[in-house]
Amino acid sequence: MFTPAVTEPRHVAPGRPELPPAPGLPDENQRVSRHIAETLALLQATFAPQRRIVHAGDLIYQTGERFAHLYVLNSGFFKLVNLSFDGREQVVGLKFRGDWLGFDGIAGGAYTCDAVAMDTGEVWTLRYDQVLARCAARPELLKLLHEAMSREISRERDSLMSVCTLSADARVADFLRYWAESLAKRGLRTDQITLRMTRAEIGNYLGMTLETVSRSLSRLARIGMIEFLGKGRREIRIPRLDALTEFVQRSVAPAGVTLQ
Amino acid sequence: MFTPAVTEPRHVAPGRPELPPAPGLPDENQRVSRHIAETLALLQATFAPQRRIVHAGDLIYQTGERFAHLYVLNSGFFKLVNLSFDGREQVVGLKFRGDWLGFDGIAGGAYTCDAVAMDTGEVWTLRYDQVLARCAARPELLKLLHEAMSREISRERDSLMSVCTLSADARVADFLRYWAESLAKRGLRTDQITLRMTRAEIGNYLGMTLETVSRSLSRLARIGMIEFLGKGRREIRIPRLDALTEFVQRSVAPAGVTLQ
DNA sequence: CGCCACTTTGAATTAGCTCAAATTCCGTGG
DNA sequence: CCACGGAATTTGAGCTAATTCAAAGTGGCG
Repeated sequence: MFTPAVTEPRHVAPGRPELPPAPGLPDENQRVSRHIAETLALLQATFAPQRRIVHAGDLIYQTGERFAHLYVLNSGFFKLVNLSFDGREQVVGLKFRGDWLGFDGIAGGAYTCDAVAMDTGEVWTLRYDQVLARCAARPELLKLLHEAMSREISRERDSLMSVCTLSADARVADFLRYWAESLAKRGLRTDQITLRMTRAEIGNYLGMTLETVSRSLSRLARIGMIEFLGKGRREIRIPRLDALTEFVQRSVAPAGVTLQ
Repeated sequence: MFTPAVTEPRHVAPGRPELPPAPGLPDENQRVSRHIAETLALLQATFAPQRRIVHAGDLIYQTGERFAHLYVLNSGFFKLVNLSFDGREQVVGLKFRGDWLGFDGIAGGAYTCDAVAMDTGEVWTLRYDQVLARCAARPELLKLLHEAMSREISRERDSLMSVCTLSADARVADFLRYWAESLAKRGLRTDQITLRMTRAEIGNYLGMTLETVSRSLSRLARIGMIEFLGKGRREIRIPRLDALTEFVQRSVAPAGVTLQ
């Protein structure tokens, strides 16, 4: 399915800069974790934001609702669901502690997706006009805001790439890797993770059916990439996170292709 | 392939707000066109930015390059190509006059994709630190910036939804609709458009092979949704833009499903 | 004019979908 | 405490949309 994007010879071969270090390294995770904690502390100090406890299924905001607030997640797990006006629903993003919600509403004055809690959590509400006002005086706050938006843009591109270039098994593996990595960056244990989503939700997010998700998970378990814990097959152990990454990469370069 | 994102009953049925008016209306297009012109004028006046003429294949920036600039497109057609470090390439965005480039670099201090010109065009270069500095004094400039980032986020979600929920034919139709609409919003003619991309590039962007793109285009032509002009089947006439939209929606609700 | 990249189309293959059935799990109420 | 019912999951079998592989056609450009 993978079609090279650029057919003419790349004219950049000589000058391509070194890529930044791959994410997922322990110290990188620590850095992110600290960064999130500092961000939340700063927001807390600057805004003393309204805190709201949400439960699974609660809506933070919904499509078409007038935009006025940004939200920052202090805890919990959230999904963003796009609705097209012909009735399609699409999970377009997953959000965790430290993430911002609501950027999609800025441009059009109304939110363009539903933000739904997938578990109990705490959401901080910030008035956008207030955020802007405080940003004027505090460049470090504006920096935070822009970084969050920038990260969201990059992350969504990665999602698109995953959906467009990976097989079903690799997509599921990549999803698990992403989920575990997101936990790791927030200082949570990753050897034993609880999927907060049904197979149907995962399938929707990854562009495949729930049966395919189930089969892929079974296959990943069979080859030892994951183990099911507990009884309801929502608890998963990932013995070696880097093995998942390797699995994704192997599935991209099928034959005995050795690079370099 | 479409899996509902939310399986439990939505608890939002009563209060769901009206969706904003569908895009693509003539006056909406005019509004956007004017907005783009004003934006460019403002940037011109504020920054007197360095202008650079680019040609097909030129790189504006590339993955891993240190972030320092944002770019605004005055003319031309551009693609954003994500590179994964296992060698996959993915077209993750298309950019036109008035669009900004480079947001992806803010978070990590380095760009995370390649920005490539697909045709001759003019790019304005803005130093990010300068943008921030001027934003402090001019709220309207900051508003522009945030709206551009927000639009990019929403647009990418739409891409993901398209790839995840539509058949190959519908995806190609939706791509043509998006392209034509983007031209319309910039005051360009849309009855007769020139695809700046090869079938391979389109296929990469849409998550399908070049052969499938070719077949889909042939089918769309056979049923009269498009016509090929010229000889080298890059020139396309779209007799009725709204027919394309209908085609996409029909393909989503296959049987004689009448809503309401 | 001839090469090379792009495109189209066909034929065979396959990954993932659809449909179906069995199983497990969990909350609820008796 | 246990029985029950609905939701989620798994697995199988057959099917289909899209892929892969192949070949031929076309056009632009040096």
